[in-house]
Amino acid sequence: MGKYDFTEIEKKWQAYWQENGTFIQPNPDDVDFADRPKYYILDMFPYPSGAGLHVGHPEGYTATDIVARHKRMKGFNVLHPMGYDSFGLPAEQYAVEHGVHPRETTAANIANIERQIKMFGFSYDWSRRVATTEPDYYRWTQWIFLKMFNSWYDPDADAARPIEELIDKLFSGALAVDAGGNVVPVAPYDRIPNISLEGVAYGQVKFQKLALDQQRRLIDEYRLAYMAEVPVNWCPKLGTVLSNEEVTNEGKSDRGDWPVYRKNLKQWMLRITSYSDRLLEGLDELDWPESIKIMQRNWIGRSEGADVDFVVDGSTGVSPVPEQEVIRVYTTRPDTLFGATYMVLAPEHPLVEQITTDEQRDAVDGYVKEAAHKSELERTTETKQKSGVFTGAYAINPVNDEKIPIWVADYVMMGYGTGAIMAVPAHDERDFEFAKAFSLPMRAVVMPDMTWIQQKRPKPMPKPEWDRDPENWIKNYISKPETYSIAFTGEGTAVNSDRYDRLTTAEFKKQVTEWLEENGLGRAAVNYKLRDWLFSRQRYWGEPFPIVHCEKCGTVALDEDQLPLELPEMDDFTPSASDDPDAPPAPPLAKATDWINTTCPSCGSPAKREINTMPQWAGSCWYYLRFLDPKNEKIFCDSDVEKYWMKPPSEESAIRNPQSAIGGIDLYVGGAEHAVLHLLYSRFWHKVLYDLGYVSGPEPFGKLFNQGMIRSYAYRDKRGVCVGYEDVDTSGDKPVHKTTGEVLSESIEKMSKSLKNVVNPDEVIGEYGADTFRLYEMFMGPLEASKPWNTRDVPGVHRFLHRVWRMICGNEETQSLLTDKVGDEKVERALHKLIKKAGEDIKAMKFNTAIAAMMEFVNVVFKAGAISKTQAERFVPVLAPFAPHLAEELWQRLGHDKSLAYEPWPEYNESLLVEDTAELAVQVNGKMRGLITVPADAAEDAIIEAALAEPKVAAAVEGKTIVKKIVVPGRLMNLVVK
RNA sequence: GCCGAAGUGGCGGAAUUGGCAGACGCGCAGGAUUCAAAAUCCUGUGUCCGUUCAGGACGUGAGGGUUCGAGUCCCUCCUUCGGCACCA
Repeated sequence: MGKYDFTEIEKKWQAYWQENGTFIQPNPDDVDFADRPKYYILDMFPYPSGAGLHVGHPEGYTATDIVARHKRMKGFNVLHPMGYDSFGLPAEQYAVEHGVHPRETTAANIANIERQIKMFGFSYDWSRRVATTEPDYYRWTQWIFLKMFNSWYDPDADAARPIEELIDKLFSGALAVDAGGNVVPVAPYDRIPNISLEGVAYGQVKFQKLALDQQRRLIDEYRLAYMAEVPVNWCPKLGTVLSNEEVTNEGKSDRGDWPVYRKNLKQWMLRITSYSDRLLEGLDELDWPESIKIMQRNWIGRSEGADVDFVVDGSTGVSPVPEQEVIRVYTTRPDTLFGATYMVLAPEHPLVEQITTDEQRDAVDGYVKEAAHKSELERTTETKQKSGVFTGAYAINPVNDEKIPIWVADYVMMGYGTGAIMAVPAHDERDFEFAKAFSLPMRAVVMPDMTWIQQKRPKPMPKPEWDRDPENWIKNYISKPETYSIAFTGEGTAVNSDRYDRLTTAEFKKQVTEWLEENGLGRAAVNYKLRDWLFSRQRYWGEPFPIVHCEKCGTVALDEDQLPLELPEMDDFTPSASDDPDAPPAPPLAKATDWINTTCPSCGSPAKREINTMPQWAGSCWYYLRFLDPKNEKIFCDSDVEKYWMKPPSEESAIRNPQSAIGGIDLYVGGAEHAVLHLLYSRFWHKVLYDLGYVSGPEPFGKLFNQGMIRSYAYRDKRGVCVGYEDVDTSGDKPVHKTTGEVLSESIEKMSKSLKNVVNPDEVIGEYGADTFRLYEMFMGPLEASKPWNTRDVPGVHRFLHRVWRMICGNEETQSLLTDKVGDEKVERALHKLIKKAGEDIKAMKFNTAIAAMMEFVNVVFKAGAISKTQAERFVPVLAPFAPHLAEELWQRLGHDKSLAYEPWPEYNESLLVEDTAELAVQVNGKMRGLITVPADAAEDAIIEAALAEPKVAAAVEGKTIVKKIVVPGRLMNLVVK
């Protein structure tokens, strides 16, 4: 019958699937669509890098392929697509260095990576393939951007609405504009103190009274996509802004090691912060790993507290420009207001300039300038030593009218809260350190519990004889918290707080917040760590913004019918480099003069195109929607098609199928490296589309699964130099260098070129075949766990596939075990057990134990020496999701002329799984003393009798009284004796 | 520092609700087949004590606890990995 020729078999069936379109899944509006339950299963699509696939990619892809194939056999319409996230810096960098257009590099990389993916025989519907760099695709990325540009976040509706609604409301007078100097409508989420002090009722201006360009600017500030001057990591030498991830700890660029500066630049922003609460609350409904949810919650970083206004001393507090007179701070601990002994402004705070006294001006200016040249990372890395400068100005603490000094220090960030804090050194670690460094006073206002005092109190106390009486500990803490080595940051009862003394922290917070509100000095406030999304890059290889800047009309959107706005043809992709940190940014697109100069879609006068491009995340924010309807030229995705694949189930069907109550993608698999950014950005875009009525559910990914990282062994010699596998001999006790014989150190590390521990899937497939590769990666361990690749283990699963082959087909030396006779009963029983176990394990994504179960079954067959045809015909479909090529071949050799991809998953009979006898472990005082075999339905007395008949059990019980008998049916029994 | 995950043979890893620790595979040892090797097949394989057959003790990162019974639950600690990091 021939041997298991995996190379031939895999080639044959991959060609078959392709020719027959086996895995093409029709949409509801297609003629050959069959109405069945749906299952949308998605992989995080890859970036087509020049290095191709590494072994981590096929891990997730194999897992989803197993589930997809299983679901097809269970009668689902399965949507299982694949595509490419192909915009990005490496292709552009390559273009700069080699003069090859990024489009060509990308096309070549896609071709290579697709060849690799296809080697594995995944059951993707390739007719739905997309790449984010195709104009047909990014046309719709631009289209969604325009939707954001043309929307605002309506706090009343708590949803994104068309910008026309805001304009209507302004013109109708439902909303107005305050006279703070800025164009700010009456909206709850501003930080400008428009009700800050009594007697300052700023008159509101009717929108119509504003000048035309003021009206326009006001509207622009409320769009979901807006331009703002924000601090960025600016690298003049690279000519681009960098994300924090692209900046090293030394404040240099990751690429090229050039200096990076903090700089305010006008950039595109997306108003993701408006969705903070919804992004947070939505998490509760999702079937995601709890750890990922926690990471997103931390990233959003919601905290509750109060905004409190401090008046700058010497100012009246009444002014037409109030923010110059009042410092608003955010605190989560308004209960510590009486402990505020100084204030701190961030160096970038607009008030610094205003309040600094002449004596302090030089020092403050110098400090602010220095801080500007530090990167965010630098500032946060230097945690050891606090720095700061006194402004010379004072503020009045609203609760006790105390005059406290105002400092500038870079431990306060402009980006969080209000960029200003009240410092309570006794109860905040950072303030404590700062106060110690600059000898600022402290006041204890929260009384810690006695355990804390006992453990942390200074030893010896200022007067050693005090230490005898704990009363003195308390007195000492209340009067001298600075004698402690750390701050007490927990909750407790109030002291030194006037009328609030003895209140608990929680009660104090409540009461003081109410008091602040009544007196117009502050109010309850919520804060988030989440920032609006910096959405522009100074690069070529990204989606161009469909935006034109017109001198008359300002920022103007292209009409939808002008999309896609394609990238201009260029030869030189180098951004203008400079050594001068103040040189203005000049992105590559600045050189495409023909392309830049255009006419304004609104007024027709000459205008210029936006020359920034979108960041790499843009295309991946919505690709799962394009897969639904990839060829649609009218809309990004037909609404009926979207409903079929994504709509949350009705309540009734949610009960039947609780796994996807929230709707969206039924299973999304990928690495945990996207735990926050990609998954948060996508959820944000999806919610915008949901608000605007383009998608039917609030969340894109109903169920998420994170695969663990595959790492591998790395070898280093004594000097710490990495040694590649071809030079390592691992056959002995310790790994040694093949040529020098030197003993090498072994560690498990992330695969990387520099560690010389990268495993190439092409080689493994060449030697053992795709089915073996798939099986090995699934057999390594739990999908979610990180685990080391060990090529030495691969032959194990390969051997198993050979055994399966011999079992059904035999080979030159051995007969097949296939028989015409009625199947062996033990084999039959084992088969039913396998069908049950494999089905359950696939559902639970426990593929390693499913494979172990198949191995056990095959071992049973070999022991029995025979398998009937009907048994083989039920085993092969179980194998099929895991090793589809081999399974198809065996299926054909069993006499079938069609692919088994849509054969029903075999049934099992529960009654066959129940044994009539049970083997029970017998314990005496919890120690194993023997095994007995009893009828499955044996009574307790009979079991105990049988147990006592066991010599070893009898010996252990000998001469003692049985005080307790425990029988766990089908498992064990325990005799407690004395 | 904070948050999260995880520590089980020589290795990767199994182990419903607490119920026979080490399934399955690798490696290793012995044997069969072979002129020989590869491949394949069979047997054994947690550690220690015990002369064989027995048999016994110990054993899931460390220490304590709950329980008839703990890899699994609780407390304290250690180590590794992942994320965040002056977030007021």
